[in-house]
Amino acid sequence: MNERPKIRVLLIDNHPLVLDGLKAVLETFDHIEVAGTAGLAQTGLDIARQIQPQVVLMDINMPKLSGIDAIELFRNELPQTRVVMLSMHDSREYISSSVLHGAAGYVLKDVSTDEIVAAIETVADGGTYFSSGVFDALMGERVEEGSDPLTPRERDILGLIVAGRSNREIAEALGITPATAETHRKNLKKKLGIATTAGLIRYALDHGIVSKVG
Amino acid sequence: MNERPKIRVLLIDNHPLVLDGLKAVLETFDHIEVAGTAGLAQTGLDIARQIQPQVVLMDINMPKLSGIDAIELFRNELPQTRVVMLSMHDSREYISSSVLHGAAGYVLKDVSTDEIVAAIETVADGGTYFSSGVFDALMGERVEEGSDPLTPRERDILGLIVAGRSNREIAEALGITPATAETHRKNLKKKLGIATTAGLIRYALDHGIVSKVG
DNA sequence: TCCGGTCTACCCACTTCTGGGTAGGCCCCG
DNA sequence: CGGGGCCTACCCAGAAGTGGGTAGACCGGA
Repeated sequence: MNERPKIRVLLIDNHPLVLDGLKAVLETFDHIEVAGTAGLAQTGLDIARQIQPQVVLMDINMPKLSGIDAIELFRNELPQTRVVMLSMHDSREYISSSVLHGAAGYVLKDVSTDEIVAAIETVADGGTYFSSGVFDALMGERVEEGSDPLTPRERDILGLIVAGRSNREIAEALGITPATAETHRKNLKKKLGIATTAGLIRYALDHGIVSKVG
Repeated sequence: MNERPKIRVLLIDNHPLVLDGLKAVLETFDHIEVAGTAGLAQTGLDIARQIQPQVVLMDINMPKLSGIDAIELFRNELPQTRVVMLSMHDSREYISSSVLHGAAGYVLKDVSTDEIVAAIETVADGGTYFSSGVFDALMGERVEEGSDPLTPRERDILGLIVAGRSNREIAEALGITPATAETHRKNLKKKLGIATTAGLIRYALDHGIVSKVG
């Protein structure tokens, strides 16, 4: 196990507990080095510039800059670094978004530590790693639709929907008419294939489009 | 630090990652012994009967038996054992529910490891420990209302609301009339002080009343 | 230049939710 | 046996969302 150099890993998660825990667990493995940790995607990016990790383990649901959006930033600035997403949920859109944005792996948080180590090893070797259920979700996704990410405006609307605002309130907040807010809402539903407002909210919360504390 | 015997701790969390991480972190402290871990409240209870831990660190958001409901079971069966709740969120109802059900502490997951250790030490000594923000929430709560937890039926309704069902669909699913479903929905809102359906959904997701994978 | 995507805006009919009520039956606890 | 909580059910009027359109303006890429 120790014939090769350590894999340098950067951990990004907005829960210090998860961060400390992951760090403690991963450091029990000889071939893995936790080179840094960060609580926000943005600070993670800053740290990554300095420490040049081989692998970034990043939570997908974070306030401010979401993990999904951060993937591209990492790939642009640190093309050598491979990003593995950590997520509580196996939702289809979420997974395919990660893949489309360039994640090298996607691991559910409820898997064993061994699997996370396996994911780190695999992507460090240039491969990709996806939790079991994740792969199925991806396949199912690919055949049915092209997984269209939302437009910026649609994210605005979605955020306000989650906040419990009505079309009228959304319109006021964004300086548009209620009719337009309604159109955006309709487009969101059609695009995501979600029929209900409840579904939209769950989508948004699951996908880190809005922070729950908002 | 080592003049006193180790504090025996049982960890309960449905995320193996958190479990392993917490265990690894806590075991770096000489005076704490992680005597067992469990992924479900029910199995945690079974294990606790055998190992008789002094302190139980339990996640509040778990499938099947929620952490909140489990507090009472612990207190009934293992009165010597003190329960500290771990939670992602500082919501008022959640916190006061924990306290009312007999939790000896309430720690937010986004605190430092040191604070968790402090919580364990404090409750092991017979005290109570609450994260900073938690105390404020409790005080604010106490003056305004008695923090009524939901009735079983209301949880049913809330689960279906989160699933995106309309009042009519909820009625069909539960074998009641739409009018009754509507009444429950109204009572939920009134009881929780939440005006919008979106708010109800966020409450449900935050409080583990429904599992997000449902 | 034309096409496609985005953002804006409106029309319509229909359904659903909202927020006030009231109320009866049931069961448990004091 | 009374009170209170829970579950059930209904009334009403107004507000809001739904789902189907159409359409103009802008902008960037082929």
